[in-house]
This record gives sequence, structure tokens and C-alpha cells, in this order.
Amino acid sequence: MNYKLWLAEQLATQLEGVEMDAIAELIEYPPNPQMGDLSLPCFKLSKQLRKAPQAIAEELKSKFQGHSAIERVDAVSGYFNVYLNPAQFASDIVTEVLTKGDRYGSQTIGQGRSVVIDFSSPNIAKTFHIGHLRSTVIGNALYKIFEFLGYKSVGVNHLGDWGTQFGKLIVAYKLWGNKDAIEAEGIDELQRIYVKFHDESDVKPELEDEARAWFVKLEQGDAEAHELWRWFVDISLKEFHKMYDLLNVKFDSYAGESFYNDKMAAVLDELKAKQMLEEDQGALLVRLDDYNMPPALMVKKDGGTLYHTRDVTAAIYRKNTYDFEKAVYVTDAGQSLHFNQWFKVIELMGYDWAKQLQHVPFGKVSLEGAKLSTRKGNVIHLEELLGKAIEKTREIIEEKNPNMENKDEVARQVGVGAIIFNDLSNNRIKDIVFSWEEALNFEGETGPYVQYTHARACSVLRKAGVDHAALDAAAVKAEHLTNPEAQGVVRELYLFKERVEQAMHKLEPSIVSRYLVDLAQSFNRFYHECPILVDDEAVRGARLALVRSVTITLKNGLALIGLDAPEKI
RNA sequence: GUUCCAGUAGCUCAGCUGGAUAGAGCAACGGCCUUCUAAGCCGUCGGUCGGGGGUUCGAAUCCCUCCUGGGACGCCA
Repeated sequence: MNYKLWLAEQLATQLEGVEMDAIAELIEYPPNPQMGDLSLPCFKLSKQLRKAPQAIAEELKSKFQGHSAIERVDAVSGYFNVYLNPAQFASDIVTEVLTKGDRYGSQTIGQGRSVVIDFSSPNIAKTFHIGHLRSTVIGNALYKIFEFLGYKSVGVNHLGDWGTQFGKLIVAYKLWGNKDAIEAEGIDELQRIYVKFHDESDVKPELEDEARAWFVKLEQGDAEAHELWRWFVDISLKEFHKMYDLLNVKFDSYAGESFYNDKMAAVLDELKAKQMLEEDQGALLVRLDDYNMPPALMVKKDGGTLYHTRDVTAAIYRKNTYDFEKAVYVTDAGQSLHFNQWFKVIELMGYDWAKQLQHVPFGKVSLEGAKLSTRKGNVIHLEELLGKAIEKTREIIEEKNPNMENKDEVARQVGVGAIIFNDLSNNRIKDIVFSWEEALNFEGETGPYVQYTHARACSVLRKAGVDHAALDAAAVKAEHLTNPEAQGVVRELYLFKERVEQAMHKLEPSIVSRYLVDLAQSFNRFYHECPILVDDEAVRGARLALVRSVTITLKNGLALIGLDAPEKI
């Protein structure tokens, strides 16, 4: 049950001329339980009703006629505070969680509509490093959150699979490449010869011309060039898939930059027809002076297209293909101007869905202050990071739980979980200074902490031999869940739905991550304070139902941010 | 130069569509495993919410201004 709406409904009958929705907007959760479970600050109503806030609160209190769901109400310095009947509150929430199970927290607000999420989008022939991780995990979390709320999510991996770098790569391969080495070493070897190309071309500038020539051949469909390109792409994808498998991330489309090669001409014609293009120093651009932005270059003076062209083309294609209600682009904040520019171009083309496009920026990752740079070797490969995290987890398991079955799988789930959670625990706009120590810390507000809490709760259920019959929600004696610790858990369980919705609106997965820590903390307090496997059957049953509700909610929440919830750790 | 973003405890951050005494985690120190997983729990210490104005019954939150740090700014993406 949605208590805010419910309470607003009750109060609307008492407040002349105030809409229920307006009241619902005002209702908040007091900062601590002594002030109640729900509260209506009466300050804003004061003007409209021409009454002092405290007088309004007092009036609401005196008019209150009693309700089984409410224990008592109070009027304190302008606030109308509501104390829910703790047993009924607990019963209501636990029943809902147990009944809905893995659908608890889900909604149908997106029913019949789709959202396109453009995320991860690594460059072919370049290592997948921790810089790419953020887009991948944020995008993946948004994908799952939208889906949980009823939308059809479409995950698009807009691969960086086209551009002049392929001309360079072909030249480098022809000069110094070795097929077997590349098959064996993959991207590392491709990158090695690519870097060598740059070093050599500093002394032999003619290499650049050769590279340009090869790229032209590639664009014109030359068989040899195309075959090599395809091979580079396949080699790269193989490695990306290894990372995606570890992270458990999936895409609905891998249509990258090359996919739009034959679709841009039509868009350029459209821009011309709409008289939006202006020639300047041989290039074609769209002026955006009126919108306080530099112009958007659409065609280079050599006739080549640019990323504006590609993004505009891709957006139109996606609108036609997926009929999205919203299309989000998860990239670093440094690209904000670029997105604002081409969003405006779409708008100027007359497409009213321009407002459905949204950039989801995130802060940059640096390494102890230094910017990540592939060429300087100043990167941390994701493979290495995940490997270390898994290895460390494995050691901890070996030490604490040596007899556990499937240690390898659990080590992966927890190790990878630590890395993902670490990336999702702060607001995405924050810059991150990577630190091994923090990334591999498993205590406090971390993924392993949440997963540990889940496993611990599962362990209790296992010991209790809980089956579904024993957790018949209707049989739960909720009067045994009225102590502060249990109520603390109930309150958190209740908040789940609201937090997920908020995470969607703000496109901010960290809201879910932080929620999970809050829920885990409240559970651990309860766990420490209240023995669960006691002799009194009613108490035991009620507490077990609460524990089960926690495992369900933790698991659902972890799934939303891309983490598994092992039952044993 | 133009423009965007950030500045909250020693460190990392919540809180920002204005609301009740500004919250966590890490670090430090002190407690708690003969009982359900100590990757845990409890406590202590720690804050001019970058500075200054303003709006308001009320400002970490909104507006202005300044300071500091970072990013972006036509032929890479």
C-alpha cells in the first residue's frame, strides 16, 4: 500500500479546497521514528487556508477520528505527525513482499512503452579498461530499472567500429603484424602495433598517407580492407564478450558506427532540404548561435562525416525502429556539449521527440590524479581488476568458509559485485579517483556487505528449514514485529518501491545502491538485537517472515544494479 | 575569453523539486563471537555545509556575486 497517497486521501476530506495530490506531494518521512512514520508540514497550507501552521496541525489532530492503521497522531510545531499502527504496518508490508516475491518493488508505469539505452560503446581494437566500466554498469542498471518498472528496455552498444584508425591499423598490420600473435593475444597485440604505428609515423609521415589511403579503400568496400576490418572487430568483440559475461551484461543491439555508414546521406539530404546547412571553410555545419552554442559540424571539408552526423542519423533510425518514449545516452560528462548540440539539431529538423533524448553524463575516472591514457600505459584493464577482485574474494572464502561448494562461482559473484557496486555507490556525476584499496575493500558500504547480509539472512532461513507453508503471510503474527529494530526493517522494506522509481526519474542507479546499504544496515541491527530461531512459534514465524522479506528485497535490488545474490558466502 | 559541472566531518560521499537537532562509510580509539555467517553489531572522536550578499515563517538546498578545482569550446569520438 502507498501510505503517502492513502494518508493524503484521508486528509483531503478534512482540508477544504486542498487537492489530494497537493497533499501527497507535501507528505514526508520524519527524520526519526520519535516524530512518527509520516508527516504533513502545514507551512505551505498556511497561506492557502489563512491559518497558522500549528493551528492546521491541531485541527487535523482534533478532527482525526481514528483508524485501525493509525496508532495515534500529533501536532508538533506546525507538523501533523502520524504514527502508524506498527503491527498492521508490518503485516501489510511483509504480506506484500512475500506475495509479490521477485516482483516486489516492480511497477507497470512503463507498460507498452520502450526506452533505448545507449551504453558501454567501447572502441574496437582498444582495451576495455576501467574508464569503460562506468558507462557499462550505469547503463546496465538503468536497463534493468526501466524494465522492472514495466518499460521495454532496448540496450544498444554503439561500438566505435569505424574511422581513420582502421586505416592505420591495416598499415600497421601489413608492416609488423602477425596473425597468430593477434589470434593469441587479441586486443593487446592490436594495440601494440597501433602504438608502434604512431611512434613510427612521427619519423615517417608518409605512413599517415598510406593509412588514409587504406581507410578510403575500406570505405569504398575494398575486399581485403573489409576482411581485415571485420577480423579486427571480431577479435575485439571476443574480448568484450568475456567482460560482459563476467559482468553479466547483455545488449539487444550491437549496431555501431559502421552500421550508419549508408544511412547518413539521406539525413544530410534532409538537412539540406530543410536549409539548415551552411558552408564554412569548405565544411558544412548547422549554426547554433541562437542557442548559445558553437556550430555543429556535419561534414568535413574532405567530405567525410562526423560524430554529429552519425548520432543524428542513429537517433532517427532508432526512433523509427524502436519507437522509443525516451532514449538515453550514457557517456562521460565531457561530451555534454556534443549532445546538447545534436539534440538541438534534431529539434530544428522539426522532430518533436527531440525532448525525449537525454544525455546521462558521469564523472571521469582518474588514476591517483593522473588522467587515464592508453598510450601512456596509464590504464587499469578491467580484466585485471575483476581478476584481482575475484582472487581476493576467493582467499577470503578459503579462510572463512573453506567447505563451501561452488567457491569459484561465488567468488566471481562477490568479487565482480564489489567492483560494480563501487562504481555505482556515488552519484554518477562525481569524478572517481581509482584506488585499489577502495575498490577491493569489502567492508562498510560495499557490494559484498550487502551480499553478505543477504547470505546471512538466507542462512537463518536454511537453519529454520523454512518452506513456503511456514511463511504463509496470512499466518504471520505481526504483533511480534513491533519492536524498534523490526520496525526499522519494515520501514526500509516499504521504501524500496519509491526508491526504485526515484532512481528511474533521476536516471541514477546509486539511489538503489544506497538504499540496499540502508536496508542491509537495518537488517543487521535487527539480526543482532533479535534472536530469530526462538522456541516461541509465533515470534519465530513472524521474524522468519521478516527475514524472508529482506532476502527477497535485497535480491531484487541487487539484480537491478547487476549484482547476484548468492545464498552462501 | 565563453560555457558547463563540482566544492558538506581528516578521507570518500548521502542529503539539493526549501522544512523538525546536517547523516553514512572509511580512518582512529574503546567494547561485543559457549547462541541464527564478526565481510557483522554497539559506542567515542570528528562539521564556519567554499566565502559574502539576497529571497523566505524557515536555506546545505532557490537567486546574485566572488573564490577554488575540473571539463568542454569547427573538421577525433
